[in-house]
Amino acid sequence: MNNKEKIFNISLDLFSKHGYDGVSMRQIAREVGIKESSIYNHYSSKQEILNSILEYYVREMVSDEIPLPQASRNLDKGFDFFYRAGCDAFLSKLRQEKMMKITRLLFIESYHNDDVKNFLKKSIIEEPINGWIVLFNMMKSKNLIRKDCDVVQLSQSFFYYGMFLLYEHFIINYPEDDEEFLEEFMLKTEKHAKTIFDSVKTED
Amino acid sequence: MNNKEKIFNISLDLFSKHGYDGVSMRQIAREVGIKESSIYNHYSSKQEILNSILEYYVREMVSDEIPLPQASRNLDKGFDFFYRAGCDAFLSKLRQEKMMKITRLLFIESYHNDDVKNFLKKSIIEEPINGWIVLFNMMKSKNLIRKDCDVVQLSQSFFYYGMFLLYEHFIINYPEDDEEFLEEFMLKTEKHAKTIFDSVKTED
DNA sequence: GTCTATACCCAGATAGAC
DNA sequence: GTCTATCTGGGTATAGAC
Repeated sequence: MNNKEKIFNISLDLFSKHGYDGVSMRQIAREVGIKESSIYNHYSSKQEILNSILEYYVREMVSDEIPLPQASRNLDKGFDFFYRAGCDAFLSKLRQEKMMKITRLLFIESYHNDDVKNFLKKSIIEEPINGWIVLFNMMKSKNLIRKDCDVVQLSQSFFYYGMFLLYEHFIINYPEDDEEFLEEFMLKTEKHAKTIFDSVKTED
Repeated sequence: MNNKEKIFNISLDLFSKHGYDGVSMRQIAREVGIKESSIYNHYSSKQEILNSILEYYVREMVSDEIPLPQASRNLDKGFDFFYRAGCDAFLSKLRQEKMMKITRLLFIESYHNDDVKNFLKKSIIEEPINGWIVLFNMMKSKNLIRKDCDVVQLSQSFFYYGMFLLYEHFIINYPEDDEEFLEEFMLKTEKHAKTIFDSVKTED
């Protein structure tokens, strides 16, 4: 691992622990084992280190989406199968150590960094919500859920629960075991999804 | 308004906008219209200003709970009435400008201030969740919901949705109109509550 | 209770030798 | 690419005059 990578990894580690403002260039330099001034050969500023971290997250997240036709086929195999497949795809991204650290960083920095805030808003909230709206509409057309139910509210009701579990883990319960959380996350959101699904499913 | 109150209010205003670390004693002094050193006649440190803000929040929040017998009577008048009464009690506390500002501050500071974190965990999450568990059990004994449903999961499924709405408003969508949000909050959580309720209610 | 003055520390960043 | 040395500016807090 060269020094640029070291700076990246150590910065990420410290930022995710203490927040961006809570970490100094001196601290980063000390842990990397070089002088502060040497950092500036690799990154032009502290902000640029953060930017490169966010870019990394975006790059990793765009991959691995489940395509819609696949989702449709999964749905035909039953709700349980469908849900687990979707959840697995999501968790496989999140499960990587760097991604967990960056996710915490997103929650920490979103209140005063507009780039982070907008990223969280669009890519972590709005886009998935829209994805779920599509999926609930699909369930409607397959006659799995009632025609009169509100898919937008349903998507939010489902999705926001999971979002707060993430916030709770990454902020309120930090630092607790990540792996254990991910197990629990899967179980809890599945139960929650069933609760939501039960309230609108058609009689069979 | 004396200078001590001015320091309190201006600190709260700035902290809730920029976070604790994002505000300096110089800034506070400037806005109050005195010198930094004069602040120390009223508060022994910056941290003590924050503490006094948190104490204020706790003092305001302990009042105004709906007592259990009242909740039980409300429930007999139908789910809608019951839910609105509870929601009104909660929103009447939150509606005050200072309380809104402190709520944002709680979300901002919880990641690196253990006092804030523990307060959020116990008083804002655990205690309300336990309250809802009691209420769902009450619904069970009144035969409004099925005997076999999981009241703990139900309470979480209901409550965490609202919590994320708060996070979304105070952090992600900040600064947007508070009054408008509170209206929307009431409508959305009511719809959500009905979704949850519908999935477990007894046939009538 | 407020002021001026200042102590002291730590931040991000740059210049220039090697 | 890394170093030493340094600049500049900001932070919290205190001493002592009025």
